[in-house]
Amino acid sequence: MSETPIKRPGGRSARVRAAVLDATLAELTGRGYDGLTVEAVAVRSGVHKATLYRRWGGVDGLVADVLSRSAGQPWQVPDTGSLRDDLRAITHEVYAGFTDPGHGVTPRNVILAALRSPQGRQALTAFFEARHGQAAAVVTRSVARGETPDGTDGADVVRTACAPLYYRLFVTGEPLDEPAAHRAAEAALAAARAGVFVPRRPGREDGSGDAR
Amino acid sequence: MSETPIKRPGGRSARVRAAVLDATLAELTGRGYDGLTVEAVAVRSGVHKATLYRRWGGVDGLVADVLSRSAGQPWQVPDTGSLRDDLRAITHEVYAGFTDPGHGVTPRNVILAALRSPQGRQALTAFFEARHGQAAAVVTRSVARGETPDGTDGADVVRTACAPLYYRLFVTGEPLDEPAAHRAAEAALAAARAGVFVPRRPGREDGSGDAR
DNA sequence: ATACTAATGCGATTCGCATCGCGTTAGCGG
DNA sequence: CCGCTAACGCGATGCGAATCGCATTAGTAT
Repeated sequence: MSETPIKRPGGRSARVRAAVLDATLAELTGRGYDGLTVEAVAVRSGVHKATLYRRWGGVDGLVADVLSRSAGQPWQVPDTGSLRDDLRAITHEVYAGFTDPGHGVTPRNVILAALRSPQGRQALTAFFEARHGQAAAVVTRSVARGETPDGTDGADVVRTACAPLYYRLFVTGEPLDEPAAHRAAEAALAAARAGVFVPRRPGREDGSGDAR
Repeated sequence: MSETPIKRPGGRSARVRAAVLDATLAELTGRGYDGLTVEAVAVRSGVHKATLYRRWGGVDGLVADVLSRSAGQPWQVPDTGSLRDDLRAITHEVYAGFTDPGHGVTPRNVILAALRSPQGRQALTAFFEARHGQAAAVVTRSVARGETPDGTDGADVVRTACAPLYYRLFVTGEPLDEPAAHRAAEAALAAARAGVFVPRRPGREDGSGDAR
């Protein structure tokens, strides 16, 4: 979609792309998301400026393509045997990915850069759609085990678990720590058990009754 | 903080600020968050370009100050008598604020513009801190009514209710509709009832037990 | 009222990113 | 092995944002 159809994928174009995207990531790591410049990427990658503008259109396209490449690489969905631990593993992974010094500030800067343009946000949408789709499996398995109400929307459970983390990280700017990540997983779990994510079911749709 | 200390608030500076911030909002409404330009704001507001650079430093400062002004204006926290309806009112208000044609795309563009710079995000943090602090009152009242476990962290309940909306709107780019907003409120409610937001309490911290 | 000075108005200049036309290289088909 | 052309390299140019020094206006104090 954001990918220009390459008619000669034979070696060079692929090499150029890899070099450029790696350089983009490196720049994003070093100078941050607002210091990202086409010229800097050109210098670092050894690819000429004009080529970058031709193939990617500008900084936005570079960031979007970085995300596309990330979305392509598959991802290991946790499978611990219980929904609670699966959700905790997911939120912990998100937490670690954005706070561990190992990864550095790179993932954060990639997202921040993507948020700056419609093109980047479109790539973000695709990225999260892929992730949510895969992660929903933890709910599917939980339903199969009888842990969770039938018909629970798996993607929605995952969304609810992850949303507070991204909300803190990218919207409110509040600090994100491990307890907060755990609480988010617990909240999604409690809501899933209560049947909040079962569509159409009148269920506990109403009533001020005690759910505890 | 982002506010240059004005030593002569007597009329003119205030008028200039109002005109500039209004013009910024108008530009944000019209050309969108990435078309926002200091020059355009200068022309529209009738204030000279150099003044804008001097007092606000650039586009980032303008957006930040718009948010500061918004954060200043107080806000009516719902008080329906039940936590469920209060939370629903809050999420519905967020939903409506970003999707109603009445408000237009302005609020969305303000947030998007603020996300683009550290300065803007700092203003966002302050904005949400104020909002969350006020909104936490709905939980305080609910605890007083005995509806919700003692010691529940009100701000965290509100965060959990709002997070999925902002997550969809600004991170994943998924569509936001009324059912989704209601589900977010229900999820936060279920989690609050389950005692997820009570710190320190061992409570239901463990166990695969039934919470329904 | 009248100095005083903070705040703004004004235009020129600088600076850096984006874009263009043309020459060169390298992957592809025969 | 040899043409063919897509893809890239290269430098020049255009364009708009950001910044500067100085002139002018308008609050403020006395």
